[in-house]
Amino acid sequence: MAISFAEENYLKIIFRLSESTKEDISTNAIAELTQNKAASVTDMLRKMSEKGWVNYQKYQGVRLSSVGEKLALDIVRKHRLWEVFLVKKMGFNWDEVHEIAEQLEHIESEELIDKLDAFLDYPRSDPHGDPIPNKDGILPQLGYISLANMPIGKAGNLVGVAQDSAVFLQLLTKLNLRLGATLEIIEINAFDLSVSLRIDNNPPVLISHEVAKNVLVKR
Amino acid sequence: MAISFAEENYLKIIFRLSESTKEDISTNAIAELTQNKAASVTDMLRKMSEKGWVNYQKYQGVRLSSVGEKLALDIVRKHRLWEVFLVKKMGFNWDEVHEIAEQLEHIESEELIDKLDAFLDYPRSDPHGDPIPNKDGILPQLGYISLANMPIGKAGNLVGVAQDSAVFLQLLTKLNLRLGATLEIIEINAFDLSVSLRIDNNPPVLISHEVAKNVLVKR
DNA sequence: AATAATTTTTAGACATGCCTAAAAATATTA
DNA sequence: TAATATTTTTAGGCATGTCTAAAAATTATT
Repeated sequence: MAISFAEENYLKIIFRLSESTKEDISTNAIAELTQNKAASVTDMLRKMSEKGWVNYQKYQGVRLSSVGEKLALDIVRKHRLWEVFLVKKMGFNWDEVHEIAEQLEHIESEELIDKLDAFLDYPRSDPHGDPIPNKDGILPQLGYISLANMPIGKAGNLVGVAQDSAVFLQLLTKLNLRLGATLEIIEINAFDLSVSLRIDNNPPVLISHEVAKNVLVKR
Repeated sequence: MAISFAEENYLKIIFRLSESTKEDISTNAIAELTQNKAASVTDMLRKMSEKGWVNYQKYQGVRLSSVGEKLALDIVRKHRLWEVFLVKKMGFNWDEVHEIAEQLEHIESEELIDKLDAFLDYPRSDPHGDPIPNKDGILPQLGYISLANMPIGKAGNLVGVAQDSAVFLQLLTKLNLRLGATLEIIEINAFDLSVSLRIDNNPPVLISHEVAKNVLVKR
C-alpha cells in the first residue's frame, strides 16, 4: 500500500529536524512544523512506528529508521529538484518556491523525477544551497551547509552565500558577516527561528532566520 | 474552504462526460470513470449540489452549474498544460503522460500555471489534440472532425484523439497513427463500418470504426 | 524529595470519502 | 400494463487523519 500525503509530510519533517540535531525528535517539535496538535502527532508516530519507518518510544521522542530515512530522502530529493525547476526554469524567486514545492514533492513518478533531474542538468544543490540527494539517497558532500542548519555550539567559517542580491549583501556587511568569519550559533529562538550568533569571538548578535538560511558555512 | 482532490476529480470527470453529450450525466457513468461505487457517487453529487457546483435531481442525473464548469475548466487547463510539459520538455511519449498529469493537475498555484503556460509558448492544444482552456475558461476553436466523419477520398491530418486511454494510444502507435500524419479514407465497409485508410501515402490499412471515431482530423 | 510546570499520551469525537447490502425508483419487456 | 431488470439511493459502517479535554509521564524548581 502506498505512502500517504500526510505520512510523507511527517517523514520529511522528522528528517529535517534530524539534520540539525543528534537528539531524538520531540512530539512538540513535529507538531509545530506539521501545524498539527501534539495528540495528532502521537497518533501518527504510533502508526509510523508500526510500519517500521521510525523508532519510537513513548515519551522519549522519535528517530527515523533506515527505511524511513530512505523514504524521507526520496521526498527531499523531489522537493529540492522541484525548487530548482521553479527557480531556474519558471522564473520564480528563490523565496517564493517553498509552498509550491511542498505540493510537487508528493507527485509519484520515479521516471518523471529522473527526467526532471536530467532536464535540470543534475543539480547538486537547491536554490537555498541545500544538497539534493541522488537516486540512492546519497547526499552530495558540498563542503558547506546553510548556517541555519549548523548545530548549536559548533563553530564554522563563512564560505559563501546562497543568494547575491544587493540588499542581502549590504546587510551582511552591516552585520560584520565577512567571508572567512568564524561563526557559532548560541541559540535559536523558536518563535521566529531567529539566531543568536557569535562572530569571531565577539558578543553574540541576533540575525533573522532569513539571513541564517542564506549564509553558507564550512565546518 | 479549498476544493478537495476528490472533488476536483469529480468535476473533471463530469466535464469530460459532458463534452460528448448534451444528456444529463448518469451516476453509473461517473462511477465508472472515478472507479468508485455508484453509492459513493450519489453521496458526492449531493454534497457538490449543496455547494452549487452541479445541478442534480435524484434519479435524473447531473450537469455542471456555471460555477462548476469554471472550476472544471481550470482543472482541465492545468491537466492539459502539464501534458504538454511532460511531452515537450520532459521527453515522455504522449501515451505515458496521462497518469502523471492526473496528479499534477491538482497542484494549486495560479502563478505557476501562468508561468508554465508562458514557458510552453501558450499552446492551444495538448499532445492528444485536445484544446487547452485559457485563464478565463475559454476553449480555443481548433476546427477538427472525427476521422469517422471525413469524406472518402479527401485527405486530412491527424490532430488529436477523442479519448486518451493507454490501450487506445498504444494501438495508435502500433498502427503508425501519429500526430500530424496525413490520412485519406479509401473505403468504408458497410458490414462493420471498418475503414480502409491510407496513412502518409503508404499502402492502405484497415482500422475499426471504433478507432476511426476517436481519431481527430483537420482538413 | 516533594511539588509545580511542562510535555506527551489516552480517550472519545468528528469530517471526509469511501464501502456493502438492501430498498426505492425508473426503465424494459413480455 | 404487469412483471422483471436495471439503476440509483438510503442506511449503516469503516479507515484516515485530525481535534479537544483530561490523564499520565517527565522535567524543572524550591
